[in-house]
Amino acid sequence: MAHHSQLLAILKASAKHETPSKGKQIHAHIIKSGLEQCSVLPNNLIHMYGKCGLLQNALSLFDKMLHRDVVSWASILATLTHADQSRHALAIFPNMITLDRIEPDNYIFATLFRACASLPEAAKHGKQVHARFLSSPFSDDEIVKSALVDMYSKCRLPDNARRVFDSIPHKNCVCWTAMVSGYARNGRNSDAMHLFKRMPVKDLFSWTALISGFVQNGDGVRGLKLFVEMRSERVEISDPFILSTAVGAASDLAVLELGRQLHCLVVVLGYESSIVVGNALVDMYAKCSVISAAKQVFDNVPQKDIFSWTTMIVGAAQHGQAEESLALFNSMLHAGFKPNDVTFIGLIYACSHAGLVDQGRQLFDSMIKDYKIVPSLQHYTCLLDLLSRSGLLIEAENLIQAMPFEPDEACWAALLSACNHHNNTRMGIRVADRLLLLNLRDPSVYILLSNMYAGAGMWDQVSKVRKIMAVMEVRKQPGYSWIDLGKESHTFYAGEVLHPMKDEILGLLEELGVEMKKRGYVPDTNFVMHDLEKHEKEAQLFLHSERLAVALGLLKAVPGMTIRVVKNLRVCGDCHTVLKLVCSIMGREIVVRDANRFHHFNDGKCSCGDFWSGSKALKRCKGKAITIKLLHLDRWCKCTKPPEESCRMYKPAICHIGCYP
DNA sequence: AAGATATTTA
Repeated sequence: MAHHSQLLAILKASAKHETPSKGKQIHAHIIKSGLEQCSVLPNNLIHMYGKCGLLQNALSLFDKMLHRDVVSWASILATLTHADQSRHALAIFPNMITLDRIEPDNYIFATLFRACASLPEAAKHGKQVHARFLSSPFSDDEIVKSALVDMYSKCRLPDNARRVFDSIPHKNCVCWTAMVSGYARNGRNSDAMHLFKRMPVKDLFSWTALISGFVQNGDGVRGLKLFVEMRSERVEISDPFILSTAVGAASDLAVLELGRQLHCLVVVLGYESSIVVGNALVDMYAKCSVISAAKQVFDNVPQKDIFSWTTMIVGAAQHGQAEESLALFNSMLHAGFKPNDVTFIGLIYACSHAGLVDQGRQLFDSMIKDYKIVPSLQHYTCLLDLLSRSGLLIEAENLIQAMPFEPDEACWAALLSACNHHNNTRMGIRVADRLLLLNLRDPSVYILLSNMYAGAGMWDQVSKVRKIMAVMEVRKQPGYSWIDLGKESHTFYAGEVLHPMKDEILGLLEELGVEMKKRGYVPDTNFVMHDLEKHEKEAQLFLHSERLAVALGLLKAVPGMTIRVVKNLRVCGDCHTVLKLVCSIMGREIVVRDANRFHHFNDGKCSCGDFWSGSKALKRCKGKAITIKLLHLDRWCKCTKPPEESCRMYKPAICHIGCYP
C-alpha cells in the first residue's frame, strides 16, 4: 500500500469530490496498519467524512481517537456545524477544554461563531465565546472577525456586527458581504444600500445579500430594480440563489409577465433543473394565480425536496384544490419524504377550506402521533378554522379554551365569523364580548361585532362598536388592488380613479351595474364601515379597488385572457358578489388573490365556494402596515407597499433581464 | 502534513 503522503492525497481528493468510497478503503487500511497513532490521517478522515455528509462515520471515529488534537476538534466541530448540528457542536466544545485540555485556536473560534450564527437564539453563548476570543492570542484574526460579523448579523444584532466590522483593518469581500447582509436581513435597508455602494469589490454574493434583504423586507420592486442593475453591470450568475431571490420578488408582487421573463432567463442560463430555482418558480406561478403552470413546473423539478412538495401542497390549498393537496401529500409520502410543520399547515388549511372535517382532524392527530411535530399556534388556528367553518362550534370553542396558547384576536375572530355564518347568536355574543375586551388591530373585525350585536337587537352594543369603528376607520390601511398587464402594472386605491382611462373605467362599471341589477344584484352595504346614507355607502362600494382593477383589465388585457388582480386586504363580500356576476356577464375568467386566498371566478361561481366570509384566522398585524401571515408563510403577500413604481420598472426590465443592452 | 468566514426557496 501507498505511503503516508499518498494516502493523504487520496483522502483530500475524496473530500474534495465528495466521493467517500476510496476514503473508506483507506480508513480500513489505516486501522490495519496501525497508522492511527498519529493524528494527521484520522483528522483528514474526519474532514473527508464531514465533506461527504457522513456525520456518523466522523463522530464514531472522533470518539474512538486516543490522541485528539486541536485539528481533530476543528474538524469535528465544522462537520457538526455543516450537518446542521450546531447545538451538538456547542454542547461538546467545553469537553475540548476540560477533558482534552486543549485551548481553542483561530480555526476553532471561526467554527464556533458559525455555529452560533445558525442558532439565532445563541447570541448569549456567542458573546461569551467572543470574550474568550478577545483575550486569546488570535484576537486579530480577520477570518474569525468575519465570522463574528456574520454571527451578530444573524443573531439580529447588526450594530454589534458593525463594531466588529469596523475593527477589521483589511476588509475583504467576505466580511463586506456579511455586513451588508446583516443590515439587509434586519430591515436596515438604507444602511445596507449605503454600505453596498461603498464596497470596493462587489461579487455575486454581495448582490444576492442585498437584493434578498429588500425582497424579504417587502420591497420587491427595489429588489428587482437592483437585479436589473446587476445584470447591466454584467455580474456573472454562477449560482442559482440570485435567481430564486428575483423569482421570489415576482411572486410577492404577483407580476406574472416579469416572472415569465425570469423563467426564460433561468432556462437561458441553464438553471432549469436547479431545485432552488425550480421551487421558487413553482411558488411564483402559484402566487401569480396560474396554478396549472405551477403544477407543470413542479412535475419537471427533477430532484424534488421537502420544499418542492410543501410549496405545491400549499399552492393547491390556496387555490381551493383540496383534493389535489391531499393527493400530492400521498405522492410525497410514497416518494419517501417526511412532512414537516409547514406541510401540515397547508394540508389542514386545504381541508378547512373544502369542509373536509374528518380528514383535517385526522391529519392534525397524525402530525402529533406519527410525525412527533408539536403543533404551533398556527396549527391550532387552522384546526379551529376547520371546526368552526364546518359548524362544529362547541368543539371549536372547547379547543380555543384547551389549546396551550393564548388565543389571539385572529382566533376569536375566526370563531365569531363562524357563529355569524351558522347563526349561533348566543355563542356569537359570548365571543363578541370577549373580543370587545381586546384592543383589536384589525378594523374589519368590528364589522363582524357590529353585525352580531345588531342581529341580536343589542343596539347599545351596536352603537358602542360603531363609535370605536369611527376612530378605527382613520387607522385602517387603505384598500388597494393592482393588476399586471405585462408591460405595465397599475395600482388602484379605494375611492379614487387616478388613471388616464378614468372615464372608460367608470363607464364600464356603470354599464355592468345596469346589467347586474337586471340579474337581481342589490348592493350589500353591511360592508361599509362609515356611518353614511345608503346611497353614499353604495357609492363607496362602487369604487372599491378590486372593481377598478378588474375594469381596467377588461378594457386593456388581451381579449379572452384571464384577468388577474391582487388585493392587499380581503375581497369584500359585496365585491365578491359583483365579481361573480361580472365574470358571467363578460364571459371572462377573473382570478383575485386577496389577503386570505385565491378566488377563481368563472361562469358565475367562485372557487372558494362562497365561504369567503370565513375566518380571518390567518391575518396578523406587523408594525404599521397589515401584512398577511397566511399559513405561517411569511413571504405571502409581503408587499406592504403597492408596486406602484412598476409601470416604469417593466420596460427596462424587459431589455435587461434576458440580455445585455 | 491537517482544520475556519459571506448569498438561498415552502
